[in-house]
Amino acid sequence: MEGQLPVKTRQNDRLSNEEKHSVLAVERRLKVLERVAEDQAIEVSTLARDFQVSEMTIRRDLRRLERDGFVRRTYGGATTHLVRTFEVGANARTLHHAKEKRVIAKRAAELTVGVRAMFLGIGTTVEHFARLLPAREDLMVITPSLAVASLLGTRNVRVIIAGGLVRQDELTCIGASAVEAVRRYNTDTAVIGAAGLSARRGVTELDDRDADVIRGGLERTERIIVIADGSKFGAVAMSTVVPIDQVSTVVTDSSADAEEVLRIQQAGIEVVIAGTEPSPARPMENGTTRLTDVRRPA
Amino acid sequence: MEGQLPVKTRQNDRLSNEEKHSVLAVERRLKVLERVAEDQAIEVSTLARDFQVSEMTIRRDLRRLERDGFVRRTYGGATTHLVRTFEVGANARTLHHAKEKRVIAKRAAELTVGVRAMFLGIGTTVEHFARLLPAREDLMVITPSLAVASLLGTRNVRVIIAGGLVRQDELTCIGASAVEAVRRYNTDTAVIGAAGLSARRGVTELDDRDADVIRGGLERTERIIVIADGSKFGAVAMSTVVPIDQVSTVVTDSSADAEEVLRIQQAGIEVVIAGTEPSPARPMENGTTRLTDVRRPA
DNA sequence: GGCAGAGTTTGAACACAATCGAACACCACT
DNA sequence: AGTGGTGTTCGATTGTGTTCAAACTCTGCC
Repeated sequence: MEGQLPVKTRQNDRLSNEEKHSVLAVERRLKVLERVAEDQAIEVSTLARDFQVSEMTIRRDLRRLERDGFVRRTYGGATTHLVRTFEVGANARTLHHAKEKRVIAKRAAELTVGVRAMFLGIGTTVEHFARLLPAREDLMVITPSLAVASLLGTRNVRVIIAGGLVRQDELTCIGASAVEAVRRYNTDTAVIGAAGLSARRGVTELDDRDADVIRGGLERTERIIVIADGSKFGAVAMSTVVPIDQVSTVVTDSSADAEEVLRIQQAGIEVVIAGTEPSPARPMENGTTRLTDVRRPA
Repeated sequence: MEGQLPVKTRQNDRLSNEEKHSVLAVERRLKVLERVAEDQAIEVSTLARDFQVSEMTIRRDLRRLERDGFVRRTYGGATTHLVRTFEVGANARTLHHAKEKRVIAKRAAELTVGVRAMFLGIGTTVEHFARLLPAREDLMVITPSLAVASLLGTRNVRVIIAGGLVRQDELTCIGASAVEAVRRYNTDTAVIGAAGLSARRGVTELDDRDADVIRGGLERTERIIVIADGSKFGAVAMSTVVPIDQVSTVVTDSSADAEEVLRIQQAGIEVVIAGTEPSPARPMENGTTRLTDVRRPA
């Protein structure tokens, strides 16, 4: 589906530019999102004309973007609550593995109903989580991520942003004052992403300054939920945020490496494979998360 | 970019060039609400004429808005108890006077070349300024605005965001910790916007919590530059940020009320009228036009 | 003050246009 | 054969304009 990487096919680039838009579907969706974010509201007919595709195609694009939480569909067009300032780069990354991340985020959201005070980490997976978080007046969120804060700030959620130096590419708060800020709050649950997740090295991040802040946010929380797609399993990044045994629950998808999952479970950590559990609506064959389900068909 | 909406009027645009309206029903309803909020009371016939739709459509719009509790219906029109600031969101306002704001922001950017440490306020005008600010490694910016921080954070600028509670509509940091954070830094120049700007009441903001933070940011700065389009001149919002005599320079456009400009100048404040041409509509007082001549690096 | 009539506003009902999603067929590429 | 993307057709849904009778406001008159 939309899981593909930004494809590198170059054959259409020569006619790029403002005039002719790329024929690549992924790129068009990105540009559609860009347009919606720019204008805040735009018509299907306009997009169809500008991108030289049928309106049905635009509708399908918008449907996907809406499903992933990027835009809101309106009759005849679409709007978005996204802050305009988040540039395409961030969006492109967010669309990466969007399907898996959305599934994971949704499952994690189910695990946090009723939580009143929450720490949210950084990264696109957490952003997906923030998008799916139902707006609740009585929910309080503390985060070092500008993206997460923006996403939740436009909804009916009380958001506290850490403050401090803003890291350039990721737009996260780092530095001593950020660490100090996140340590001030007591939270029921922390939901964090991870660059790497392994039984040996625990939750790891690429940037040690980010790791410092996240570690601070975990200091006074009761429960740590790690959300990470399967590609993170077994990976180890430079900075350890927390060892695995401090984690309460890991939510991932079925692409996670089964052996690593097993090791984590043997450490006493609950591992939830999103997508395998039947949704309450349709009764599939019962059965809890089973390790055998994890294995990918060879 | 944000200069204009994609207008798609079926019939030819005989519409006012001032306000272009989207065809999207949702957008129109939003703008209707905005209009009602602006002028506390408005007639159905006026709205129908301005939006180029039948009165029946306006009635249906108002009926919906009333059902949702936004407006009260009156015979022949509608009223609202909503205060004007609240809110219709930054979304609708961003495009407002975009052209003027860009011109102002550009001129203000010229005034800040060489500045090393800067405090940036909130609002769409400041966001425009941030967009035009040339990326410099040695520039440090502190701001309570998530939008400004996002804009600059993706560029090569060191950004510090205030931190604290995030205000819902504007995405600005407010509260004690935000005030405390911005007060920690010494800056060469502060560039702030204003909801109102007058010789009598100085720089005023709509939200007192925002005003508190901005005031904190101005505490340790050497120079205060206020950027505000002409519509803000003579206006007074609820909370005073600083009295006029603490302001160093005001940058505005030619639509600013000449008398108010004169009064501000008489208080000893430099007023810069962005845009190369002096106001053709009315010959101003002799002393005022000279100030438009600000040295530009040639 | 009360009242009648003129002019305006309103909402229901109907007709028309735009938009929507589902289903199917076609194409390109594996 | 399979997969994903796209365009087209078509019935259903939604939005809009018009008509018209009822309701309302205003004003002049008693």
